[in-house]
Amino acid sequence: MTEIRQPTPRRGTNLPRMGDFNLTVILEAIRRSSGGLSRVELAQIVGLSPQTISNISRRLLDQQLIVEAGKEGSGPGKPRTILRLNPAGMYAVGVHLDPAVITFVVLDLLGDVVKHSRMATPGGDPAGVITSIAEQIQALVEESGVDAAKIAGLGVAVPGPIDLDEGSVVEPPLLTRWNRVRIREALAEATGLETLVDKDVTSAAVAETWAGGASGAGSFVFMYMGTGIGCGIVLNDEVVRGTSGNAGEIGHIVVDPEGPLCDCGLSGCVKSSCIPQVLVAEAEAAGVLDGSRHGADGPEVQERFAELCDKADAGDEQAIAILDKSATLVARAVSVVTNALDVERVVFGGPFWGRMAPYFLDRVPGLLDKNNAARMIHGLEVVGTGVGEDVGAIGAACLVLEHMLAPRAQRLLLEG
Amino acid sequence: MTEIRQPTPRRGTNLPRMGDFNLTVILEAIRRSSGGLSRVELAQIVGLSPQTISNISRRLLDQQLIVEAGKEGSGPGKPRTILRLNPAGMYAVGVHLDPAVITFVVLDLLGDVVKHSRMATPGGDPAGVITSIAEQIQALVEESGVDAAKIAGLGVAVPGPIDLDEGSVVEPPLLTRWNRVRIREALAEATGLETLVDKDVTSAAVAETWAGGASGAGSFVFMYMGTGIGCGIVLNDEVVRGTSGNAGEIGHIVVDPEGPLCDCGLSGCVKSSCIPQVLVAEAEAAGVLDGSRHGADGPEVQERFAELCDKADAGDEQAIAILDKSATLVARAVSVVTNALDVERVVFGGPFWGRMAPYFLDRVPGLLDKNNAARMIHGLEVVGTGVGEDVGAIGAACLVLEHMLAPRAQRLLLEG
DNA sequence: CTGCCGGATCTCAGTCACTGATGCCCCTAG
DNA sequence: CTAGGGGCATCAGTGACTGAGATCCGGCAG
Repeated sequence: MTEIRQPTPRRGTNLPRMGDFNLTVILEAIRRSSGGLSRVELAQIVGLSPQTISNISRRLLDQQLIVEAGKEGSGPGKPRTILRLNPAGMYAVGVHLDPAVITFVVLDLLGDVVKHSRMATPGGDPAGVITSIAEQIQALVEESGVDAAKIAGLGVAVPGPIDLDEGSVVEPPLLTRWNRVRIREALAEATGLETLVDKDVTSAAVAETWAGGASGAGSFVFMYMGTGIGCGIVLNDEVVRGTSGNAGEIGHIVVDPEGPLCDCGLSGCVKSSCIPQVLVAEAEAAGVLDGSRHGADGPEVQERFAELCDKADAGDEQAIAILDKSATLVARAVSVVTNALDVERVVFGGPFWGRMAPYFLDRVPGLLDKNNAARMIHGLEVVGTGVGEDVGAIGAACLVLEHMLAPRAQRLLLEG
Repeated sequence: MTEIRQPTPRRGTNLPRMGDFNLTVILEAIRRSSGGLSRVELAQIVGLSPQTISNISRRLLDQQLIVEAGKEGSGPGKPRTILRLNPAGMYAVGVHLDPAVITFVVLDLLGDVVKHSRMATPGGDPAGVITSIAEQIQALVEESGVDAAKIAGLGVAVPGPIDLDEGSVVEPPLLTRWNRVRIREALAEATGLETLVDKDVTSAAVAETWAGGASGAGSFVFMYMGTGIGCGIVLNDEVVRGTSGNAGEIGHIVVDPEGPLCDCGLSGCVKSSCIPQVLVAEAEAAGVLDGSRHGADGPEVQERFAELCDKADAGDEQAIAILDKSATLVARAVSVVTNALDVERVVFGGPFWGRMAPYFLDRVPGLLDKNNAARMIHGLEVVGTGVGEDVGAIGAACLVLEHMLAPRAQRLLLEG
């Protein structure tokens, strides 16, 4: 029920805040190291004195967030004690409420999936669906066998415009019955867990920072390839949510001046020319896919898109052309964002990413580099996420971990 | 000579950092209040105890950054002592190196211009120009009569791609001889002042946060209408510089699918369809302006653009149509940025802004609202900057003030 | 004119996180 | 087996924030 958003008159900080912040800094350093870190190494990395590191390590050990994992001795002297994250130190539950499917995960402190499940999104009354979700969470937690007391909270990733104050979605195109339903409150009550709601693309970006390894550090844009295309933005290791939590809307960037007319009045927006549904329709129009079976609901599109990719993989030139073109168009949209924000990396992911990856990774890097306004100063890395298809739900769970354990500047400031 | 950029492995914080940070927080609160603040009010706003406020106030008074300015007694009890910024407590020098003109300002702590001057940008050797700039700064400071010891530093705003490490511009389209000239080092040595270099659009955004009053708070995009169009980005009171300081490049956002072909290969980019030079050319083509006098250098374009606006002001329908259309196109570009970042405000400014303001303010707000993805959650304020035409140079000076006195999260972290 | 009262600010310890110096512990090398 | 070196803990010490109480200042009633 805690608020994600940031208050504007900037507030001061004090001693306890500082201590908590340093704790998260150290935890983050350990988390981002591949094989654990010794106290001396930590002192060097975070710039605090060895004594402080020792004290904070003790607190972390007491809280069971880290464990001492063996020693590493090279040369003379006492070998270093390696500190590692304790996977079982904390868990979080994530739910991705997508128009087509609801995904559930239980994540451990490392960001690894302990247990996951899915269900088709019921079309019925939201209140009923919320009850089902709560039951499903209950069941999942029990099956996973994790200590319920160690579950820090529940994260919920939802599409489209959200209202952070209400913890609700606002007029989502494909979840019309959910308009302004107070999901956060309802699920907090139904599950008894502290609950956070955020956009799916933002959640995906948070997943990358938490569970994505090296590609989740620094400043990057996460391109979420789902039913729609959106992006999550991370600058200097902190996710950008925007004033109301709605950052990342890029559906109306024009990428194809000769493209189809969009409902916004312009031609060739991302939304009208590169989302999977449009690609499938193009393929049908071109005769690559059988056009007789229609149906624009989520799973249907995913299935047909997979068919399109199968054909392309098998060498069908028209299919390849469609995917190549979409890569070109998406690259243009990405360029707009990367040039505006000057990030160092673009991470692709989302449910449709897996199949399109080879086509995109072949073309996008070159196109981005060509359009990179800071080309002479630094390159632009392009990678696919290591988090996988469930990045929405995993990100939802990571919202909780991020909120509790990430060294956000916000954590230092006194609250209102 | 200090580095603006942020190191990536996040570092811890300690006691002295905390004290300095709180000092800047209090200074910022006083700065943002209209008529000064008492100690009790400060305690409420920043969340620190009255005692801490007292201690920090004393430090600020010792440093002469603030002054006690009268008392405010209403009702019984000891009247509150009002604390106000001391304009003479600190000064900064700003230089805007534009392809057409170099602008100089001396700013006081309030962000008010103490003295300013200009010169046409000499075409010669950069080394010689740097000497002239240093002389000009010297002269300006002497004429202004401010205490040289109170000058905190020199800010330099430059166009186009920059290299923050070098403190140089990289292949700027209109300052070709300045490619990779180490401006920061050269000017620091020539003037003896601590020097910061940043992009002009970023500087303009910083000017807005420092000298722009209420419209410089929170999250906003500063649209800089100059020879080119770029934007400065401020999120939660902190300016976004990007990985290499090159954030804000929006020249290749497609805003007019039927527009002219751009060198990037697409049609109707911002750069090819709404910059003043293009509008002037359009006006010439349409016969609104006399097309015989050509010349694409800076002052020439500004003059011809002023003519175009004169005609529009006088009721020339073709001229009005050209300006209206450009407002529509720019609004589309702004929408792309505001939707991606979910800011609460758009601030327009820059050398060309004054003349176009009425046409833009008439159309842009409506268009932005229509395209606002978060329309149902919050509105989008559109304002013209209060900083004026010299926003580039003023922003350059504000870079120094911001670097020394703004409560940036970065200030808390230990350095490498 | 004087005393009372309320509110703002200051004084004085007290607490707590980080730091520096010192010493113990553990391992490798000779 | 011993010397030596590096890792880590212990013990004061510093300094920023906090809480309680004292002090100061002006208005108001008598």
